[in-house]
Amino acid sequence: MSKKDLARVYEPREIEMKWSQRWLAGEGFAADARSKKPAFSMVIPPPNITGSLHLGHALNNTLQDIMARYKRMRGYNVLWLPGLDHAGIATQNVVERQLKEEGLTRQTLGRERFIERVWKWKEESGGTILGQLKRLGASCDWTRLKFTMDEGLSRAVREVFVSLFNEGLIYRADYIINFCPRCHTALSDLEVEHEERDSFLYHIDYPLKEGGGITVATTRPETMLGDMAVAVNPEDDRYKHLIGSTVRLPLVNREIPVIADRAVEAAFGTGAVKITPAHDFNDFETAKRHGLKPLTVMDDTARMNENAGPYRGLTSLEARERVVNDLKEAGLLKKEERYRVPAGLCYRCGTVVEPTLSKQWFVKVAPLAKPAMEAVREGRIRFVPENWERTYFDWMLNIRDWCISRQIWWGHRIPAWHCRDCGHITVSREDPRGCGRCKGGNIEQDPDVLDTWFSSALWPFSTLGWPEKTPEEEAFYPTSALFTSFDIIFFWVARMIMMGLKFKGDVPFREVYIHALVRDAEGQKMSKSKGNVIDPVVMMDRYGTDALRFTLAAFAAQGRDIKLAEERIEGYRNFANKLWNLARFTLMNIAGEGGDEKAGQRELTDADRWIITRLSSCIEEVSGSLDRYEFDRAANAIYSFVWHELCDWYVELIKPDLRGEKGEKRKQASADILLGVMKDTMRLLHPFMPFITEEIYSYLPDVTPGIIKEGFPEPPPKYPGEAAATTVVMDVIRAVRNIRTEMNIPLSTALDCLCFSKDPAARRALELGEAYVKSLARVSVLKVSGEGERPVDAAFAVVGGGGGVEGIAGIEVFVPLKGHVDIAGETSRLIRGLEKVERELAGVEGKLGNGDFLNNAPASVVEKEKEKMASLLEKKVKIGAGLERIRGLKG
RNA sequence: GGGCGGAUAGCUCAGUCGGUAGAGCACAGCCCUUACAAGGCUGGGGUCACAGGUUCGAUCCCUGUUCCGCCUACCA
Repeated sequence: MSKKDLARVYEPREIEMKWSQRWLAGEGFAADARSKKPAFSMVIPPPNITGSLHLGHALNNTLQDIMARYKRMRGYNVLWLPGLDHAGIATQNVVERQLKEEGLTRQTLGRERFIERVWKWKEESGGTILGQLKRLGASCDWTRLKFTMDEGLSRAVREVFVSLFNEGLIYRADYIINFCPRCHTALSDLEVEHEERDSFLYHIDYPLKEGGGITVATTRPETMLGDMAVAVNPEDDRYKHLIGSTVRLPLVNREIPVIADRAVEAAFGTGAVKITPAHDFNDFETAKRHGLKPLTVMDDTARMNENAGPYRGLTSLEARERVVNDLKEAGLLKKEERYRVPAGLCYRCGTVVEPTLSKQWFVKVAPLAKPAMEAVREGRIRFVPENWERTYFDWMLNIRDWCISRQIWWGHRIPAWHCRDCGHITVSREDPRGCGRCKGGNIEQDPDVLDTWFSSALWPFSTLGWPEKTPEEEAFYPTSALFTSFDIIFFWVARMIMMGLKFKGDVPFREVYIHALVRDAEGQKMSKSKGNVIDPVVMMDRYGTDALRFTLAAFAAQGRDIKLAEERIEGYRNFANKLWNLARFTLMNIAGEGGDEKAGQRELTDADRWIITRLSSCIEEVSGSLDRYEFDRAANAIYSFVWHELCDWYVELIKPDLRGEKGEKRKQASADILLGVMKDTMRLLHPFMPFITEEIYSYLPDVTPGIIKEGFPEPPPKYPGEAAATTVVMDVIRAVRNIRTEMNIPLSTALDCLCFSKDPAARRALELGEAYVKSLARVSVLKVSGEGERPVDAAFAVVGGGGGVEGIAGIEVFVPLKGHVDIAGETSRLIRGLEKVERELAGVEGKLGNGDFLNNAPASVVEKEKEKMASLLEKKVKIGAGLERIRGLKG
């Protein structure tokens, strides 16, 4: 027996824990910055320290891991660098929530103690996702784990900020920004999600000082308190005469002008728009065009401020209610029209954001965007699939300045100091002792921190040690590939490209693979509130990590979202089980009875040559697909090879050989081939299913331990002729099986089988494959002839030829039934077959009868059609003869 | 409004030089054949959304239409 036996049942849990521990204890995943091997490097999209593994992470990291393991096996010096993101707003929210439970706030704690508290939380429970990634099998170089708030990475942030500031690419300005009243901070445009909601379009009469009035339409009546003008289109005949007149703003009795602006659509609403520069993005722009001063009516807690007069202290919703009521009472509310309004929501907490005028820090993006677009246009960065380039260009072309200051405490504090005496702002790499201008010591650091994405943008080089010069940077920058999903192309990918080009003078990665978003079986986004979340950790518990990984890979078709249902994972768990049993079978049959593996002495059968040929194609397909990021194709190629070729056919074919029916030598040879195929298959599959393949591999004899260190299999030479011969045997087996089923003949009844073929190659194939036919079709006597008397009392089929195997003519297969032929059943079976042949024949004849086809189609296509017609005709004649015989039997 | 993607078997999807379609799951029948019932064997199932065009020939290329997603945008 084999050196060890595998457990009877496939139990992923234990196996996974075992290998996970061994891998992490070993050095297998560590990259070597001084290696002479070609480098392949990736930086992980750093998950939040607050996060836990969801399917998006699972997919993202499974694909990266497949690539990392594949490249390692192909001989690359692989760096897959892991890390975490400090997630400013999200993390601050978590800790603030904790404080609240203790009856504390960050303000009562003070900035310093609050930050200490966040660090403490980070050490204790931040980054649970790292353990989950390890469980997923992620073969990161864990010795190089980085965090965006690490000292080195923070230095990179500071270096970049100061450089950009000195170049004038970072500036501070009063500008309208999105403010989240719950998170109490400014957000960038990208951090706002848009959603339509049911609301009203309010039509409000604004009285004119000169008498009469003008009706404006608005979705946000409460902001009228900050109106600085009413705008109409200059071409609008209804209002032309009012341009330049004065409106007396209701409720607050402020006088504002009527102005003309082309941006106003005469056709919408009443054609008159109220202009609230401090609380609406468009109005802000309009006001700038007309030199109007903004008036803020909300404070930084999003409550109405002193400028809102009697409404002071109200939230915007409360204010809206009161304003609408008051307008009604004053008889100024003309109409409330049902209307879908776009709402901006904070991407972190979903609260409706308030556009507010405020003083913030910005990055001037246009000068950075230009080279970033060129890099993609010139192909120095390639998007896969490439249609995402268009999305990237669209955004980069219309890019707006990036608001980078956040009014929170957790993050990289802005390295700018305000002088209380002279007002000068000192921006410095080192903490300054005094004001850069008046040299006074009365300075205070800006209280804001930077957008988390600001540090993420530096990730591909800050993690490699920049701004220090390091061997890592030398060896691994630019990184080879970045794996991410499309929803963060703007947030992250674009910004990394800009920063990489700016500060490293080279692209941050050569290829960007954009993978799918995982949705539920109905195509809905998974979300906790919908309750349709599939938890990858639960799936790993239930079906094993390998099954989850394989499922994700098999569904990762480019350009399409993944709709995932639990049954899929179960299906691939079954595949893992199939593999397990294949391994058990292999081990049972590669008896250690002095099996010599001298390849030269092995005599290969057609079946051996067939499986080797199929394996070879499979290896080519898998490596080719992986090189093109076609994970689904690669996974499916292995699946169908293992299940439908190796298990369904090869293992069944060689069972008689393994039983020793053809002698000891053949038995050994078959076992050797099977073992060889198994070894290659495990290595081929390893990137996808690392645990089970590592386990099985460790049981195979004569392997160096650690499949991880093995190379990726090379495709062996193919044997097309012998492979074709084997498919002839398979066709005959299938034909007999079909007859057996349709004639309702139990397996226990042995059958005879007679095959006629004019083709010597076909006859030879069947003679060599006699044992296979006998074994798999349960045939006791197989006779193969070129010509002769066709049996009358038999079921009949024609196989081969036709669209089947090239160069091998049709084979007539007879199963004598000794008076038990079900004449009706057999007749209808043959007629069905005949009809099918005739249908195909009609198509082919149509083509060949068409002069245009013969003249215009390429010769090879015409030739192919002619061959097809010949074999179909042959088949038709043979089936026709079979029908005649049956009819004769009847009479 | 602009952009991108999708529409192929009951479901989920392949189909990368144009030559009348494949897989998995589900379904039906038979089978505990000593690797595996998380299995085996056999089978049924399709106007490739619709309408035009190019072509000898279109699921594939072009145009338009319908429906469905997503991204993006200053009709308040």
